[in-house]
Amino acid sequence: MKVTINDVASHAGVSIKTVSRVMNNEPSVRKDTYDKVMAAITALQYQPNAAARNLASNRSFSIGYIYDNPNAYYVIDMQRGLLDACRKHGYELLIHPTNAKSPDIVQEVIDLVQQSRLAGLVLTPPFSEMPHIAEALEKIGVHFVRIISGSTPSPKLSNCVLVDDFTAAFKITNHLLELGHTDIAFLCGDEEHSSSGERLAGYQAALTKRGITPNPKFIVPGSYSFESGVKGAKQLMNLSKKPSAIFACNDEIAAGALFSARLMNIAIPQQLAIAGFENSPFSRQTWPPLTTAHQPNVTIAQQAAELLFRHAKPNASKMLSDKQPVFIPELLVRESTAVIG
Amino acid sequence: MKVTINDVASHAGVSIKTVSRVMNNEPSVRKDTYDKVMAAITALQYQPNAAARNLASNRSFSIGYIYDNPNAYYVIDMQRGLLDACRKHGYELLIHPTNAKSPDIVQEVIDLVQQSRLAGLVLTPPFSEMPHIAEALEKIGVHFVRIISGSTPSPKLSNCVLVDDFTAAFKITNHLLELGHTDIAFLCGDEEHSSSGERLAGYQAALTKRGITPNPKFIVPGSYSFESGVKGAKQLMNLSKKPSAIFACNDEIAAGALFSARLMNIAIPQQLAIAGFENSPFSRQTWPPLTTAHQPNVTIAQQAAELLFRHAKPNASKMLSDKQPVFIPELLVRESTAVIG
DNA sequence: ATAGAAATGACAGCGCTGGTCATCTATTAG
DNA sequence: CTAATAGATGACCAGCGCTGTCATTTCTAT
Repeated sequence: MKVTINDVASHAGVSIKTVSRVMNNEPSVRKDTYDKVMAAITALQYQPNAAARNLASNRSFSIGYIYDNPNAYYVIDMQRGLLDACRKHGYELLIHPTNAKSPDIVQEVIDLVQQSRLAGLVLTPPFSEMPHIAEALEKIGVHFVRIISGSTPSPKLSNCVLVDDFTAAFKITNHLLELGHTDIAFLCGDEEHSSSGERLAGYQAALTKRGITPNPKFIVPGSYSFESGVKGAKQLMNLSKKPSAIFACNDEIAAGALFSARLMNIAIPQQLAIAGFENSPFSRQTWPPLTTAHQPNVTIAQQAAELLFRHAKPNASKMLSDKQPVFIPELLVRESTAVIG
Repeated sequence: MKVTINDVASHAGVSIKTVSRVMNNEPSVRKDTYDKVMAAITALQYQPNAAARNLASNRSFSIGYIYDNPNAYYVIDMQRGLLDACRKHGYELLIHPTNAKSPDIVQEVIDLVQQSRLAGLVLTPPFSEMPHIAEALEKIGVHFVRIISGSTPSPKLSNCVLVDDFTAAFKITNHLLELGHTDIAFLCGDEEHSSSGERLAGYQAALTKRGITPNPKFIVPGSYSFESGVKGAKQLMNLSKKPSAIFACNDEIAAGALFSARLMNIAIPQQLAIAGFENSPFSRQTWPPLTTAHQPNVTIAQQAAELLFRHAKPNASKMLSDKQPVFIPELLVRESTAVIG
């Protein structure tokens, strides 16, 4: 029924201490001893008692994922990736959706870490971009990895996984330019999310490179929501000089813009091209389907967790392969964008 | 830094065992002793060490949520509700997305329970409807709660939270009938999900009650996916006798049907009414927004977890209020359905 | 005053790790 | 081929922070 480390030890013909050494990847275990122990572990289907390990070693085998993101698809993908990595390394994942704007969010995060005695934490926007969160976590000495918008690895960002929104936004804008559009508008996401700023910068850079000065009236502030897209598109299409294309900061905004266009009887893509960002499932389910940029969120999450484990594991290979992953979302052309008509 | 039960004991002037009694809601603690201990706990901000508790008591303070559902919104809502209840009761939630069709799914579930030493499990469709899963869980003596489709509580379903899909589907169909539709088609979800069957039954019952014999050609098998809706609607609109309304088994299918109608230049709701089910966020983001039925998933999940804790907690009030919750999704009328034109 | 119940405490031990040595086994230099 | 050295392993113990068991104390009702 219940297999303990003692059973493994006697089955393998070694001491319980040696089994412990194997379990914890300690050095000074000969190859064949290691194999013997592993065989016994497999044969008996030994599963170490996490509670006992935690208690004795005063470390823990669970990491936390803190998020506040209205995008369910994004969250689910992140969870998937984190879980994959956790299973591989024998860790557990504790999810913690919460409100980033809560006044005592820092305390809440600290409580979570201490209450659950987490080995580490993974942060996505907006948490990954809140300096006081990072400071607090550093102060209590907890490992954490941030997934943030950025293109250039640097030592300061050693615990970050970068997503190059700038370059991806540049590519999308370029795609619109190549279709012949010159009056391209941009619907921003939340200002707090640096991804919005990065995407805007990529958009502006692409225009500038083409010798087009970005028109301030074409840049509409907003948030990462359907409603924001509805409002933004309406505002744009009421301008005396209307854009011929809209680049929305994410698919949800783009879907809102599409909705708005429908209300105003504007044909997509004939009268107006619309592009999104993220490749969330419903970008395929709008009519017409959205041109967008695909972010490999599951893989991003996996890498983030791997990075965390590298930092957090005592006996693992610390130094090597500590290169920072940078992901560039890929352009995905669908029917919502077309040659200017 | 680290407050242990010893600190609380000496601060309160009682033995460590008494503190333990208070922590575990054991009887035989006098009121004033209890208060003293509670005061000490608060003063010192004591947080019990879960690992030590697990180890000593051989029980655990985490429950698992096993799911295989492509609907991210549903999953996120369920997680929310479960987490709410977990926080309230001091439990942790381990999520476990997996593939319900995997051949050794039963073993996988058992492994999960034993590996993580779970106190209990929450199952949603399709897992909640797989008899061999329930059997296996009963055999290893683990508590679990199922969220299933149904309308009548019964002792056999004592560990279930019921969602009355039948009645909700009846209401939606009735809504279409009241708008004057008589040729109403039904797009099914996956056969494995009993919700699909229940909704179909509700649809048929409503028709029958109105004296309409359900037309077999109007009942299209399918699955809970956008693509299925696309295909189903296409098939229906190619019939010589077309329906004037489509009731899709969920919003995603309905969105697919909408998409299909758009492709065929069919105006919604003027030429064809479409209704969905679930009230997922994108049912508001289609054009036109979908008439649907709202399922209070967060609350459902909370209730499920509460039910689980009632069963799993040793010293809690076991018998009382063991009534089974039944939820009836509410009709939500939006622009995708209208009087027959 | 005394039985009986209720409240409390003393103590062992959950399964594992970390530390300290002592012992044993390979490898290498001489 | 042996001695010296480093590496591998085991024996042993304490203890992580808590709970279960059972003995003891304190209360309550007669």
